[in-house]
Amino acid sequence: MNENPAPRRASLGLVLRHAHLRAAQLFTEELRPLGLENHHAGVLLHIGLLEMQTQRQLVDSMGVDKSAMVRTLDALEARGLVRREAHPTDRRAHAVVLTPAGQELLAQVEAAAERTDARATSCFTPEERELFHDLAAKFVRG
Amino acid sequence: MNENPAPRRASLGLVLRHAHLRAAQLFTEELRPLGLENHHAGVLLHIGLLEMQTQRQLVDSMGVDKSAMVRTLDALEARGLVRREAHPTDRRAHAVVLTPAGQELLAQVEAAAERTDARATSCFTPEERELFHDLAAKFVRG
DNA sequence: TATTGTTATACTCTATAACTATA
DNA sequence: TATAGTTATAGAGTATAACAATA
Repeated sequence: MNENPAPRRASLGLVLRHAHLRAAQLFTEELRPLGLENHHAGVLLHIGLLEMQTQRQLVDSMGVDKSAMVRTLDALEARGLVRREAHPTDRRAHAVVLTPAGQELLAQVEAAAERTDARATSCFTPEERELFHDLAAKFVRG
Repeated sequence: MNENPAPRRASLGLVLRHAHLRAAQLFTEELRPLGLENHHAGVLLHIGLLEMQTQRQLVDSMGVDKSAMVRTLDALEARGLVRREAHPTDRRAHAVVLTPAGQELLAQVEAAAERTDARATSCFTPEERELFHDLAAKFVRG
């Protein structure tokens, strides 16, 4: 009375965990020459997505804890990659912006991310690659 | 001379991070009534994928550290959900198997995972859902 | 009264290495 | 000599709450 004789397929959540894990491992390799950790590079990438944003916006868009963001930005600021500036309208808030050195490094991080994506999707046809990226983005938006 | 005036699209790696994050959050909600953490539920799901496996196989298939696996299995064993049995041919290895209580709870975890997948993919058509799952699985295999 | 960012704290996770018992 | 599992330990990350300044 085995009603499920076929090998069970891993749930989508499990598959997505492995997918992210694999991408993160490849990214770590690409990042090694830059002397950056995944987490710091991720924050730089997120800062690069918007011209200017507060720590709060960064915390929301990355889904990390705000106290963790404080420490990460402390580290990036100590390396001269980002600056916390006065927010034009809200004196509580900090505007997080890239320094010239940060912009330069960000360009390298973006190149590393592109190389990572290319390596990670080398099993795909160009059409599959686009489709997967599109569907993943739609999935994230919910 | 702006050669990239369109809003930059997040790299696939970043998107996959968010995709996994979102699925994990929904899974946490579904798991709450079961009194299980994501991590422990994930190990149960992985144990459920194969009839019998060693700790080493579990470590490899999950991509976690072996010392972390020791602690997780200690916790699951203390709750009476799994047992470490003698391996039939290798006396160094432990065969990790589910207890009856573990099998019962696994069934509930699998149901929770299915509900999670359904909620997470509610923005998709059935065709997109299948396609995304298939492409993600192919991506993982590399 | 709520929000932004900071600090403090305890807890968990990770990474590393050493150790044992087997192979 | 290499592998499976365990233990120990230090470092990083996470979650929580409390706090000051500002809205």
